[in-house]
Amino acid sequence: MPDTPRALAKEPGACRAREILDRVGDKWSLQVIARLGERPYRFSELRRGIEGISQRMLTVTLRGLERDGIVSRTVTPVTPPRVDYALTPLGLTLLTAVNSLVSWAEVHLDEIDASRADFDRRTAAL
Amino acid sequence: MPDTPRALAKEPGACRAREILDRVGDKWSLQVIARLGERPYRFSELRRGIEGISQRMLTVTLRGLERDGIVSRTVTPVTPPRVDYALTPLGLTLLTAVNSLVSWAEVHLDEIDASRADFDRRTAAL
DNA sequence: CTGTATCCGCTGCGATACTG
DNA sequence: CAGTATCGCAGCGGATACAG
Repeated sequence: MPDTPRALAKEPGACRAREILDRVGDKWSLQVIARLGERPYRFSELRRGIEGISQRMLTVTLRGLERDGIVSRTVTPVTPPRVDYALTPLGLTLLTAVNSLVSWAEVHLDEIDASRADFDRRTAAL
Repeated sequence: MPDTPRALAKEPGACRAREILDRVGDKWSLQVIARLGERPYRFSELRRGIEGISQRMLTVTLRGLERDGIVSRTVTPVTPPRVDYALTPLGLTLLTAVNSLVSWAEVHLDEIDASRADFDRRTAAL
């Protein structure tokens, strides 16, 4: 295995919400989920469709999502080998939840950019 | 400033959704937002309320959220100094979006745990 | 009380090379 | 085509010490 998928520090009572964000909040998971929300993809298709992702990180990301039952992995033993990835039913429900966050981002991006510019201007004046 | 808040690599057409996840997906932002969703808090109250956060990271996290216009910072110049943090209206709308993700996590945590256990058992059998 | 400055270890992740 | 193995570094974030 290239890397350990994730080191989850099982905090007792602490907010379990972190775990889901660890899953969805890393660098690539969201984009992978979004892609697979459209339709199933093969490995290379996915790689080409996601700008800038390395082979390694696509593998690691897919493994993590597969482990959590969010994507399914279907191997067709032909030559050359063919592997298809798709969202599971669980993955679909996650897609919905994630989309509300994405929508939020799209709606408020200008507002955030403005706020940042403001803040930076104010703190630059020291 | 202890650290630069975040290095945002302004990718041209690429998914802007990453930016919001960079904001909300880091180690502490979510918990801070959740807390402030209940009521305004003072710095030390927040620190005590969030298990395991260091002073440094609370400061860094709050600065980032303030910069994005998600939390407000109100200084009362008394001795000892008093600083109150609260969600802005923008922050409140984010809280709503984030909550749908948190709900999802709560609902599906068992399912995910089971899937992980399954996966780990299968891959352990090599 | 509310920060800020510095040091530093750990891990995410890209680059590269190799296998079935 | 679809991975896996290894190396290397940048940056997140913890510990600690200081300051207004």
